[in-house]
Amino acid sequence: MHDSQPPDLMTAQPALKAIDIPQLKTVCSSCSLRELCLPIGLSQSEIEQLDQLVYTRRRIKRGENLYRAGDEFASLYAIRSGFFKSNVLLADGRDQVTGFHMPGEIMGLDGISIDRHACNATALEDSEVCVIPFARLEEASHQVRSLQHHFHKVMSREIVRDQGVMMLLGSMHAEERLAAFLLNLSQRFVSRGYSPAEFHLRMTREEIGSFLGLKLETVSRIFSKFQHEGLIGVQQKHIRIRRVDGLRALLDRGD
Amino acid sequence: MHDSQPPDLMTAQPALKAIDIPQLKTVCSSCSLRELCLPIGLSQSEIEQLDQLVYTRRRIKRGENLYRAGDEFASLYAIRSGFFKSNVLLADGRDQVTGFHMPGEIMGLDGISIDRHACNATALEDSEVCVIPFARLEEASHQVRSLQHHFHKVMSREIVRDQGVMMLLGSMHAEERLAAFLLNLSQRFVSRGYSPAEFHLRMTREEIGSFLGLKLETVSRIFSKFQHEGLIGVQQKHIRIRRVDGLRALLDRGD
DNA sequence: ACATGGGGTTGATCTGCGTCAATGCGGAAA
DNA sequence: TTTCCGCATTGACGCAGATCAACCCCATGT
Repeated sequence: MHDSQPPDLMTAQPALKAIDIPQLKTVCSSCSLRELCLPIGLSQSEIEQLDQLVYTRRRIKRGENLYRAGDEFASLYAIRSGFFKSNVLLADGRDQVTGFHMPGEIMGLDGISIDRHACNATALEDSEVCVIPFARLEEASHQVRSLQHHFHKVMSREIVRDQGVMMLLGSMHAEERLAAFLLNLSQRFVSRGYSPAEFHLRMTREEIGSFLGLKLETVSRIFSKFQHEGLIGVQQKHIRIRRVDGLRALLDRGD
Repeated sequence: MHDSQPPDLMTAQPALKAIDIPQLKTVCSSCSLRELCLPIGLSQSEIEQLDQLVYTRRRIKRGENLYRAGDEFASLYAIRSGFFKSNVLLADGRDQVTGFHMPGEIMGLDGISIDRHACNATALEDSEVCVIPFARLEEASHQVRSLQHHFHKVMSREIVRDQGVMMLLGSMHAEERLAAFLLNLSQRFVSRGYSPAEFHLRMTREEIGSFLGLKLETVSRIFSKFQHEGLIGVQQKHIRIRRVDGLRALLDRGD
């Protein structure tokens, strides 16, 4: 009915707490995502400072919300596994998707502004996040200059990313938007060690459309068109990119 | 005729430079914009810390760039007077406007990400900015916790603002976009002490259109339509909002 | 195996906005 | 003042993408 908090693994099982094997702890220093996530660019000892503050994880089931618009803001979240969308409920009841997020990415930055989240974060598949209490992060970045600097970069990167989406929505045609979307996904999968050419979409056509400012029928039609042209292979949510250059060519020739 | 900036008392008169009366220096603590700008929410003594680092101003003539995409990033800029647009040059030569900026707002946050600016900042009228060397800002916010926290809020606010634009571009029709645009401008003018109902647009129809993902003819037509409906008065760049509620009503009823 | 339902595809038609083109206006310079 | 030029307005027409509608596919539960 409501999104009940799954019991926290670290703190809910006192039986485990004596064992404390390093690899099993939620620590950044041993996390395979450390090159993508908050720790990027930090030294080993600095990452160990992060370990101090990222002490909780949270599991979110597919369809449930990590947070909702209006919720009090207390923490940032680093995605450890799974897939999320950011979305807001519009006046007319539709929900507008404002972003998709994958492992290693930080969610919740919008909440800092007024201490309340500005959008929902909904899991598109069963997911797990690292909870980063924001007050502690500020404390830590007060101690560690490079962490402060890096955190600024993370926020700035988010601003640049959003401006990229604004450009996409403001100046591109449907086909270009979808090409840009696929290339962007591909690139993000690559830097996570997955295939650049083959992946599963975690979101529906409607969610893609909402994000790109298109209707689901248009998204579907363009997928089919790309397929006929040999640019991609589509089978439901499974995508195979056949000609990256073909997709990129769509972007270069303005309109 | 046009909104001429009152000549700046502080820096324009070299005869004064030896005197160095505190009130005449470029200091945040005596700046009329301090309630809108970086100093917001800081105590008097904390603001005085800011005075240390904001020691330069820069004048930008109408049409000139404060910075360009690709320029090395070194400083943030607080607008002291004037009006700017952010814009990027697209592959096809058009330039896409990604934002408009007025006094008290901070520009350049996009540059932190990769130490280069991601867009141009072009003055739409003769303008003046306070230069905030970023390294010094980080240094200062390392010292002053509340400054650090506030700076995070400034960045987060920018993220929220961008997401608002994404929603506008992703889900609104032309009339709704323009209504939202006018209401947004009006609100920002109000908080700067100007009339909410009457203002001069500093940008052309084409720039508005670029920002809103519309063509200039569409912008023009909708201005005319709004005028016929009695919602606003338009005379070239002069706008008078006659029925705020009428404009707001356009937004509430989804589509 | 079968039924069910949510997502996806595809076609026909409609329309909001883009495009192209002509005209008007007002501020800057001579 | 007159000329000029960039910007704005307005109209006629076309098209990309929305809308409406039918059908299909596949995953899920019984």
